[in-house]
Amino acid sequence: MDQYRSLKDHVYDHIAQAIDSGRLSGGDKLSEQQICEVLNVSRTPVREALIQLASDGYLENLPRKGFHVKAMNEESAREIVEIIGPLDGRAALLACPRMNEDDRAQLQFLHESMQLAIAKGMLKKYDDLQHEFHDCYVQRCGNEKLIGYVRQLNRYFMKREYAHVDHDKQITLLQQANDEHAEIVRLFLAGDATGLQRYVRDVHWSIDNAPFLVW
Amino acid sequence: MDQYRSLKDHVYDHIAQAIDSGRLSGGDKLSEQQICEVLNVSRTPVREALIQLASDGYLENLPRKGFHVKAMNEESAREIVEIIGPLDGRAALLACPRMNEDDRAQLQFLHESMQLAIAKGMLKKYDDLQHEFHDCYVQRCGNEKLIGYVRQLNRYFMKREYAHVDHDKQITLLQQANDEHAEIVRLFLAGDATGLQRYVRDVHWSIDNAPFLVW
DNA sequence: ATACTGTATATTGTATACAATCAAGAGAAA
DNA sequence: TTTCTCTTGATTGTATACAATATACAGTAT
Repeated sequence: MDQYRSLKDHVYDHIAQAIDSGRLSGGDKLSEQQICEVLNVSRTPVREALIQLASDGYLENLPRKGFHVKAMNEESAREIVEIIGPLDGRAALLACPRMNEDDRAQLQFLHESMQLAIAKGMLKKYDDLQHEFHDCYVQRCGNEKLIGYVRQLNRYFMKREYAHVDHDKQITLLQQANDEHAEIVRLFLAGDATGLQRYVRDVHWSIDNAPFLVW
Repeated sequence: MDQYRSLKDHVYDHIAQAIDSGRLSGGDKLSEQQICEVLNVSRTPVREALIQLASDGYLENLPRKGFHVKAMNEESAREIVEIIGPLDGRAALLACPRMNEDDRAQLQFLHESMQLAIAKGMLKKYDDLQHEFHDCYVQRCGNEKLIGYVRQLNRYFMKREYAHVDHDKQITLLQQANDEHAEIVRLFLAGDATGLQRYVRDVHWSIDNAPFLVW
């Protein structure tokens, strides 16, 4: 019944979306005043939103120098890859016994859609589908905190650049990734929760062999 | 060089410490005005600190009803246990090749100190040492984001209650836990990073058999 | 031209003021 | 007594005002 959303929350959503959509990119400085003018609010809710965004990993706050969009670099990419495997694997383990028939059908559909996207060379489309694929089981893991962690870590993969990488090489990598998705689907259908956890954690998100990490 | 700390940061530390030390406990409401009076600052930095504390998992914010200390309950305890194993295990894996002789000696010392604490029935002391033990390798994992996650999750274990649980039973559980610590030390000394990860994740933080979870 | 210095402007951090909502209690009706 | 409504005070959410610091730039010296 309480549909109330504060101005702070509106500002938060506005900035978060601007970052997720790529309209703001790493290193960009956020002008408090400019946000005030665009959204027609005072600095108080704007600053409160910025502080929360910084705490949530969207921004970094240099004292007396303002807020900047957190930049993706070699190191933070490594940190994320080192963490996401265990978490995504655990999410799969927990989700496995909680999936219903529709969920499994959705997984299969997304896998085949990704195959189609690869065949057509639609890289961006593939990425979107991949996120849906992972979200599909993460959302079913029954652990809100885990969902939040995985979501936060995955944000970084939504802003990948393709331009500087050879197209054919990309296709090969995506095909390999989608072959792994096939195995993940198989394990979900078989209901093999522990095998699933191990595969997602140690193979799909392998630290050593991380085809996803092409920046 | 830039030692500047804003009032917001001071307020943050003050409240965080009050919660960590147990002076504030789950469900307690925080009065903005009272904090202002105690710390002699205006509401602006206080509110900014509260928002950040909420974003960091210390507090929850009911719209128009203020900030409350997040209460530990059955569900959030389960959520934490489901997450901490994979993360602590990964931290151990990453830390293993980065440990030096002093670190390993420190681990052994802490393990033996815990054994002493058990023998003397010093439960609180044991808990403190246990945190030092885990911190000892987590701090060496070389992944700031992971360190932050594990630290946040571990906070919840610092506020355990012992009163309502049989003392002998407690001792038995702690002895079992410390036997596991012995194995962890052994694996660190052997430099078996992958075995370490598996043991910490699947045995020490086992979901099914979680002796730590006595609230 | 380059480096330095001082001043003007812009931005951040904090305090205060105002508006909207909530909580508690007094008094009236059942 | 219980329940309802109304009012009053307290609390939260937002706007504005002020203070401290940082940035940009003009002018000067080297």
